[in-house]
This record gives sequence, structure tokens and C-alpha cells, in this order.
Amino acid sequence: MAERGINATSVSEIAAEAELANGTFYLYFKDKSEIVAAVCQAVTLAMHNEMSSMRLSLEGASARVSFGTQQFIEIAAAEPTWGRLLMSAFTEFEAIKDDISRYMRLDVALGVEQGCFTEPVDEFVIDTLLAILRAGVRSRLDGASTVVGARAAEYHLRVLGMSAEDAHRVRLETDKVVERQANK
Amino acid sequence: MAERGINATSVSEIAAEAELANGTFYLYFKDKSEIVAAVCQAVTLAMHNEMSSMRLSLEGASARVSFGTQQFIEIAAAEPTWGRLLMSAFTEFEAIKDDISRYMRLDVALGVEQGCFTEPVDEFVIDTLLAILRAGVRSRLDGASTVVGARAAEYHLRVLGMSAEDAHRVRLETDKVVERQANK
DNA sequence: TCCAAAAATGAGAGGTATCGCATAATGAGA
DNA sequence: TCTCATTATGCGATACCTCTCATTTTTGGA
Repeated sequence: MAERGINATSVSEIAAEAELANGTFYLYFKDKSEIVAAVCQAVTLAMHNEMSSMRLSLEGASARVSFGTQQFIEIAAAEPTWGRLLMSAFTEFEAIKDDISRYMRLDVALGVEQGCFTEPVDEFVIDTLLAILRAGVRSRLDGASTVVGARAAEYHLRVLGMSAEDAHRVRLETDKVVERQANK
Repeated sequence: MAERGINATSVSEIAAEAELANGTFYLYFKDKSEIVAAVCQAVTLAMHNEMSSMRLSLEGASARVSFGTQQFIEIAAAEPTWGRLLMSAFTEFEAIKDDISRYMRLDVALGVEQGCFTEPVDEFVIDTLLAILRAGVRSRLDGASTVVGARAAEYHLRVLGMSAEDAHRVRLETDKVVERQANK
């Protein structure tokens, strides 16, 4: 599915791979989209694990948001096959939203507590941040440079209420950390 | 298609309505998605026309962006059938992006000229603004109040480099105009 | 050994997109 | 005005797909 695309992978193929008949597939998944969601959940979990230790080492919530955003985009770009799969699942399935936003929510809430974000943590801010993240990943997969990750990170901070200058400063500071992570 | 949904409308039905055979459909559209894009293009054009006179009466680019964003969301919410159609087309088809962003581009460029926006007008800002707009429409269609329109407008201005306070001020000022448009 | 529940099956209904072929429209030259 | 090659338009059988459902097979506790 990751290699040939979602549409090019038929349910019959999946069933055959599992040595089951076509119809049996539907006993385990409501429809084709549900298995895609399940795969994406695993992918996002792996992505979060890959960056969690470094993310948690950052004290400031704004730095965490900045780092998380850039890193998510870079990881997705480093594995375009999975990145693309994730993108196609992003809008089609509600379920995936929760998985991707889980850590984002925590960081944003922390930022409000720390006083660096003025925006309340509700469904709509999260949706907005996710939308920006998605735009960043898409752009990066389409060939844009690493700069889009940095910009997406700054946009996140701006939406959360930080001034353009502060957002820029925070993002510059996380660049070292992003660099360090890239060399791992 | 608007009434029963995209998926519930089969190509054969469309062809039958046009009094043509199934296969003939594909002489006019590459695939089903292409006719959806064409329909959406017409819808967005109608939406822009509906608000263009009021939008152009605003002098400041930031006010135009704020008004345009809120108004787009409200129009889409007022005609949920078309709004939903638009949303499903939004991510699936590149073509629709250009139609929706056409006027946004002009307003943002004007804002840079007027000095109220610091962000360069490139593909990625536009993608980001569109992503936020989309999140707003979706949220509104899912039952959120008119507040999401206002918030989406402020987020737009923040991403474009305005401080949270300035963005808020501009948005409050456009509220009267939005009100006036709603009563038309 | 029996049998109800659980698991699996595959035919079939309805969909999308393709393709080779048939027919209609066009327009340049005699 | 007629002819006819060329191009545009239309057709429907076909391959392959998704999802449903009546039916059959398997399983494991009594």
C-alpha cells in the first residue's frame, strides 16, 4: 500500500496476502479506508517515538511546538512513501487526526500554562495547526526545501498568539536541536 | 451531486442525464473527479461574485482578507450542500485551489504593498491560508458557531505577520461589514 | 459426540474507467 | 455542388474494483 499507493492496492490483494477470501476482509475492517487508518496510526506512532526523547528534552512549550512541527515534516519527507500515505489519509479519515494531534495538544496546553500562548486549546486551534502541518508536509513532499518546515513552525507559533518576531526567535533556537536530531 | 453527495452520484447517472452512454462521459472528463472540479469552479465563482462588491469597497488589505475569509465561511455554511461539495473537492483536486485563492492572492499582495503584512506572497503562504480557510469551513459545517469564521480571519492575519492584537482589531472593524452583508 | 456461536466463503450487485469499433460532422479540392 | 479523407463524437462490452449477504465451515465447551 505504501509502495504502490492506496488506490492501486485492492482489497482482494490484501485478503489474498492474509490467505483469506475477499469477503472475509470485511469482518475485520468496516471498509478499505479503515485499514488505511490503522496503518497510518502505526506510522504516526513510529514518527512520534522517533522524536519524543528530543522533544521532551526541551523546556519551553513554544520550542516543543516548533521542534515537533519541523521534525514531523522532515521525517515525513525522509520517508516519502509513508509521508504520502499519511497525507492521503489526513483529510479522508477523522481517526488519524487524533493520533497526530495527541502530542501537539499537550505542548499547546503547556504553552498556555507557561504563558507563551494566548490562544485557548480547543478543537478549532488544533484543527488549524493540523491544517498548517498538512500544508507543510505536502509542500515538502512536492519538492520544497526544508525552509517550509521552519515556516510552518513559525506559523504555528503565530496562530497561537506569539508575535512574528518572537516566533522567529524561538524557531531559530530550535534549529540547533533539529540539526542534532537530523544527525542521529 | 450536490444533493446526494459525490459518491452517491454515479457516472452512469450523469451520462444518462446527459442522454449519452456511460463511456461517452470520458470523452468530456478525464475521470469522475474532473467533473467535480468543474462544478466546484462554478460554485466558487458564484461565491466570489456574491461578495466582491463589498470586499472591494474596503480600503485596507487586512480588512479585505478578514472580510473575505469570514464571508467565504459564512456563504459555505449558508449553503451546506455546496459547502460540503467544495470541501471534498478541496484536497482532492489541485485545480480548485487556484479558483479559491485567486482573490486571496490579490488581497495579500496589496497588504504587502500597504505594509500591513510582512510575509512574502508565495505558494506556501497561500497554501497555509487555504488550509486554515478549509479548517474553518469544515468546522462551521460541523456545527460550530460563526465565531470560527472570525477566528479563521484572525489566524489569517497572524500568519501574514500581524500581531494578535492588531489582527483582533482589524477583525472587529470588519464585523460591521460582515453584518451588513448578511442582511443583504 | 453434539451443537451453537464464530469465522470464513464466494457469488453477485453496482460502481469506475478503458478500448476497439461505428457513425456523424467537417471542410478542402475537383 | 459533390466527394471523400479526416476528425470528432458516441457506443457498449469488458476488466477490474468495492462491499453485501446468504450460506458453509470451523471451533471448542458441555
